[in-house]
Amino acid sequence: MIDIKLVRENPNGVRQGAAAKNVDVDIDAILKLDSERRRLIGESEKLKADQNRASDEISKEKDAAARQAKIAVVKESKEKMKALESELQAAEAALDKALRLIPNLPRPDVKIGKDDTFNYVIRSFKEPTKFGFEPKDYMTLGEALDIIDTERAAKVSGARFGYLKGDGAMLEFALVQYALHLLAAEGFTPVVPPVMVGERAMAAMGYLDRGRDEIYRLQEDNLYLVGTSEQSIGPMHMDETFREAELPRRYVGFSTCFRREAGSYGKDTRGILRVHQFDKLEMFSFTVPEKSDDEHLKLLALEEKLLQGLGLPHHVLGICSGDLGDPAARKYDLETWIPSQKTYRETHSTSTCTDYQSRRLNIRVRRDDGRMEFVHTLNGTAFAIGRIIIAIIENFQQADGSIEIPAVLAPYMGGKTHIRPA
RNA sequence: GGAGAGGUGGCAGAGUGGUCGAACGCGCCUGACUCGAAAUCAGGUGUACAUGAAAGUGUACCGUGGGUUCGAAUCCCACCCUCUCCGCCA
Repeated sequence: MIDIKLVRENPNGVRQGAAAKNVDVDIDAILKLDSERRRLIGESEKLKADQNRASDEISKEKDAAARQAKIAVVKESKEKMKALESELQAAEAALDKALRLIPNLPRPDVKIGKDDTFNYVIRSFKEPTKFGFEPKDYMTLGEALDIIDTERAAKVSGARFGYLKGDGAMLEFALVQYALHLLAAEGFTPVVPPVMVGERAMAAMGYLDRGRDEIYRLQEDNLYLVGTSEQSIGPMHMDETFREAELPRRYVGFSTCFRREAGSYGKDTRGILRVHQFDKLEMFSFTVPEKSDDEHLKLLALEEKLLQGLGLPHHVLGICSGDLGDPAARKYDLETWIPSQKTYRETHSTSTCTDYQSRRLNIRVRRDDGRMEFVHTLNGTAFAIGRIIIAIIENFQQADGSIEIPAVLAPYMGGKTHIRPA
């Protein structure tokens, strides 16, 4: 959520920021709601102050008749109070609702653009993989090697599920080990978080206002399944205040992620590129406001380092304003080369959400000089494991149908250099 | 799932209808003493919102939400969470 004070002080800036993200907001209506709300606060607080004063006098009044008379007066003003309070409540609800629809504003350096066609390549790593033979797609290879099985998954769970088996499963945990060791050395605390979270957590992270359809909900228990561990790690410090020295706080979460993929019918239907359930390692940082831009570059650099360690060709994409989600103020994607599709596909994404999430999560920092501020939150993919396995299988396939295992993973694969048919 | 106990400021802990935003202690901050530190002494020390140029003033907050009352941390109801015991269980 955005700060109402910002809307008051810089209505044009907010209007322009929202427009850059293709979101129409009626700033004038919001300002009107705000001044109405403040008028009602003033009125009801003044009335309440009068009542408090009167009650005080009643307690000191010795004369019974005078006492009863005073009580009668207060009783009457309480009726007025009731009306005022329900008016105020309605005004606050209306303002809150309108405010929640304002997206986070893009940072000044974000390229203005209408949609994803305005995203731009910042830099590339390696050329697209070349083969001295006709390369196969990962499903053909995965099935031949018996490490991916979507047919049986369909029997058991339906479309968009998969089994990872044998060295496929081993590859997952090798990737986890590799990333966890690398990131622990960079100051990230590994976390295995809950994958079911409550309503307040999910709402505060900004996932219920828009894109609600993507989320699995357990109706019986009023819990939500996370679509990324960001939704579980962000709220970890809900209603807490950091000391300045405790920041930055960095976590790397490992969790299963659940996505309904509503509205993506027909997209990537085959295989495990787009599934309802996958495992992911996610970086998450809490920082003081003025350091969040540096932290964002750090998360991006770490994503590149992780991917370059595997030797996978990829490029870095700057995301334009119109392609940013509500909470993001800036975003970079990493897209990794997928030979069978002859294109780069998104494997990583890192965003800074500035204070958009922390305001609703109520996560603050007490600065050394005593000031209280909302922290900034940032997130970035370490590995979306399914997609990285796809990239490894396709880019490192050999003429004989075996897969070369990246050297950095070998120690976690029992020293194995290749995945071969059993 | 059954039975019981409990949730108060950074911590610990008192408070059972008005003088309570909340005692005492610890911690923390400032000052005095000291070459410096410790100890000691004095003073200070929550957050949010509204208003104001500011000083300040007002309102709210004792797990959450509702209720009773002129007045609620205190009484009533519902819910949430924690702890102990029993049952079930990886």
